[in-house]
Amino acid sequence: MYPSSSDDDKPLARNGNRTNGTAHKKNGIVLPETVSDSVDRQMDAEQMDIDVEDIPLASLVKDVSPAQSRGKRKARKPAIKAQESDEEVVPKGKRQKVTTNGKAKAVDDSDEDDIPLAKQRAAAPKRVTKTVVTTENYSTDSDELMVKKLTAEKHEIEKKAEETAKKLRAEDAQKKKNVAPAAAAKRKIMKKEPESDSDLPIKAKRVAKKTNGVKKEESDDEPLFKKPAAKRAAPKKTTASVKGEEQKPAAKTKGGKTKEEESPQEEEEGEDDDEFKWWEMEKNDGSTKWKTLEHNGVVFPPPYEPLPVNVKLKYDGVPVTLPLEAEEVAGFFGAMLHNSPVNTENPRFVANFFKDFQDITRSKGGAKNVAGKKVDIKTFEKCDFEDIWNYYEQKRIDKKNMSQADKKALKAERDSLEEPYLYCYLDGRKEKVGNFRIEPPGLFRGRGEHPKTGMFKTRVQPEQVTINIGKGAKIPEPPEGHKWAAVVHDPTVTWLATWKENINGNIKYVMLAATSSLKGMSDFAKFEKARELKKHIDKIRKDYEKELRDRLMEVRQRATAMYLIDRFALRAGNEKGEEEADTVGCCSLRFEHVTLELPNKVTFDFLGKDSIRYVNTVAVDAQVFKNLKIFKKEPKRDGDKLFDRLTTGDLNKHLQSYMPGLSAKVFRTYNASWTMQQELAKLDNTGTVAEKQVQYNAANRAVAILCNHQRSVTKGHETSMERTENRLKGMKYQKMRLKKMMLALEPKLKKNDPEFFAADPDIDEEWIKEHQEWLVQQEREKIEKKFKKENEKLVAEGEKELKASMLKERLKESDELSKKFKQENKTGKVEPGKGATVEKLENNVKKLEERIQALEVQMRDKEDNKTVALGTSKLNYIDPRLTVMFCKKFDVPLERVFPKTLREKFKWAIESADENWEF
DNA sequence: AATAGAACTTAGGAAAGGTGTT
DNA sequence: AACACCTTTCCTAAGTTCTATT
Repeated sequence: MYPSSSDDDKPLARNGNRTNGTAHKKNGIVLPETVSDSVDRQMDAEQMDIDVEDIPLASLVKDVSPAQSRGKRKARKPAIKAQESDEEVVPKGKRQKVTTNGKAKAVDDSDEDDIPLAKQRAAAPKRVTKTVVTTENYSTDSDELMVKKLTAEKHEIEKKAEETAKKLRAEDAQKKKNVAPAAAAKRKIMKKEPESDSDLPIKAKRVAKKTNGVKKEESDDEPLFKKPAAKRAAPKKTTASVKGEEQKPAAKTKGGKTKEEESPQEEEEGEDDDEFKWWEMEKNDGSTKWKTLEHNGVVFPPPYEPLPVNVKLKYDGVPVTLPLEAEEVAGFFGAMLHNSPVNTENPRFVANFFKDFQDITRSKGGAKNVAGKKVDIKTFEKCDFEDIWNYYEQKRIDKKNMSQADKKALKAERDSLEEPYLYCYLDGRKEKVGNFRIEPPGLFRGRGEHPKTGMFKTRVQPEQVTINIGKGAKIPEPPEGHKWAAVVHDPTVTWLATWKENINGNIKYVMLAATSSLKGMSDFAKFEKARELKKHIDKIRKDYEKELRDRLMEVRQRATAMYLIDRFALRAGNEKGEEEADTVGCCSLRFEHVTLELPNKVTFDFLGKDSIRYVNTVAVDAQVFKNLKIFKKEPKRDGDKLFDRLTTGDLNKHLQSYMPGLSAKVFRTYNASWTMQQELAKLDNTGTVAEKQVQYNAANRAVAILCNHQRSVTKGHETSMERTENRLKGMKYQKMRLKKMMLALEPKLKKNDPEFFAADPDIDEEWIKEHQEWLVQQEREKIEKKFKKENEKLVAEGEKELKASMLKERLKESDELSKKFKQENKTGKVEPGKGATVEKLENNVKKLEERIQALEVQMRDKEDNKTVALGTSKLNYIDPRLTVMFCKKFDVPLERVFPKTLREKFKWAIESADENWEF
């Protein structure tokens, strides 16, 4: 935007983009170009050679302590150091900031930062992986319960249903075929693609691009498509295609026609008719993503619905009327008031919201009281959103309480409205569109300490939306009275529509769904690339081991970063701007994020993507330890970059030299899938399906931990845990009673095996008493309920109710129980039931024992899993063919581990991997 | 060479949906 | 039939990477 040399603090970028004077170099202290021998030796001296063997990939040593007492995370970006004295140094606390409207103002950011930071520290420890050295795997999983519940019987039913459905579909398809053989024909054509237009896309691109990002619809200079495409009749379907599936626009039949050869034998049956098995075809070179593209555009959110006149914001106790635009913004805040404390209680969120709210209120005419007099809204503290909150909360409740039928009707209405947008036709194939809904306005929910969190995310107008569509295809109608920003025909990209969001200026896209062939292909390519890395990894590792000792600082830093990325699955770590949350990855690690402890322990503690904290203590290679020490040496301090001579670009460029397409993120995919394979390889085909599923999840968890995929503890976790704990104790209590019964029958048993009859330390007397009372109470309730039911029945049959005295009589039974317990407590003996034998009792004890153990494992598992998110790795990192392999090899139904959407997304994997597949 | 832009993948939380229980 | 609890899907923010521009 501006010359990189003299961009000190003054340039006030015309575009209103970030203008911070520090935008150029933020490395802070930069280490010398080479590592001198003396430095090397010095480090060696301080650190007598320790030889640490390779540590396992998914390092087992994990965080020891949160290390949160450490220095201020704040110092960040001391960027402008006194050293560069020729530069007009901006006083630290008073730097230029520019608001989105381009108005610059001095901001005292030391103040601004300090307050929230204190808070942050208090809030941060949320979800820290607390781990100790751990090598074991857990043998069970929280899913167990769920699993058990899915009885085999039910499964049968499910399966049958699915089969029938499939058959029906197939039949349906068959019919369709007969009616419209064109579809089938066209499908075949896809097989091979015109060779000769490989040069086309590039040209197309050039034409299409230019004019910074928004490509204008080319008039008729240079047709993008050489041939027929342009001529196709505009598809009629758009409005007509209410029952979507069937009608294929006539257009696409022509799409690739020209070739009439068919290979009839590849007609697949049994499968869904329209299956496009791209994974069985030759690879496309990827330079162009489609030849023809038809779709119906996007769905805009409904217009704002004003609040009822009696629902108002109160300012200083007085209800005020706001301009509609401002009311909407107030409504966003009010609606989340008690719902989303992470936001509404975050000072930064509040401040940003309030600023935008004030601005819009003022610019739209200001707030007025009932008398119509202007009210100046000055402070947030005087704003009372309760009424607004109540209004929206009530709405939510009402919605929830709607009758089943009404809910259904509502959904049907919505569905039919959206139906035209669900699918598009790409190269004539029907493909699912992903996010066709334009993002609604709201308050920006930036995560962590995002500087802009809480700002007003404005409504997107059609005038901001650019449509990408095949040339000749019918252009979707913009909403009445509006027009599109532009309509382009760019076959080199996959998006159907795009717009720019107002908060960060980020570009948003409407793209195809994960189940689409486009996404599937690139997903497939991603995993293939990771597998390709296998062939190079040895060399790469050998090289960086060597380069860890390189004299050139850049090389040494690069090697060290590669080590970290390879071993600990760190992200690349691009530079981030002043206006984004302060999070880091490998290359952007700073001084304060890494602490060293002799002989070779390294503790990472930083906020990564999504401001998720990464805490991990690991043992590293001696040379790595030494290097980190060098990178942290002397003038460096908090806020300085560790890898001051390395950028993600440098790193990726280097990686490219090993293998085309290799970049830092590939290591994450590679390591995740590799780890999964290793974990699965440990399993043998024993146990029930449920047990195997649990093992699978344990393997999955190992990967999730490697990747630091966390989740917040769910609301109910604590109570649910306590409840289970209680249940467990109850079982232990019953076990104890059983044992006492045994003794009652055969007192001398105790001598033979005193341990067996020893008291259980987990349940103390007090608890037992409480529990007994609870049991008695349960008994009472049961009796009462039964009584009530009987009465109801009697009344219904026109007979007389039972007397209350009858109930009393029955309740005596519970009194008996109470008495019995008391007796037991006193004597320490438990009367066995009739017919009990020592053997039977012992057997019961054993059974209970098993149940107890299962529950305990399950609990431990749940506890350990409470902060680990398995889904992310399953969805993005673990090659799905590993899962398919696992299921086939161990006879685990795939549905057990892949929910429907994953089965759809990974169809390519499901159909291409067998029980012997290897990553 | 640096930086901005563009396009796409990855991510956690919220909402929705399903299921067993009462 | 309402609930509580858990899983799945939706939403959109937040990364990475590659390309275009200055």
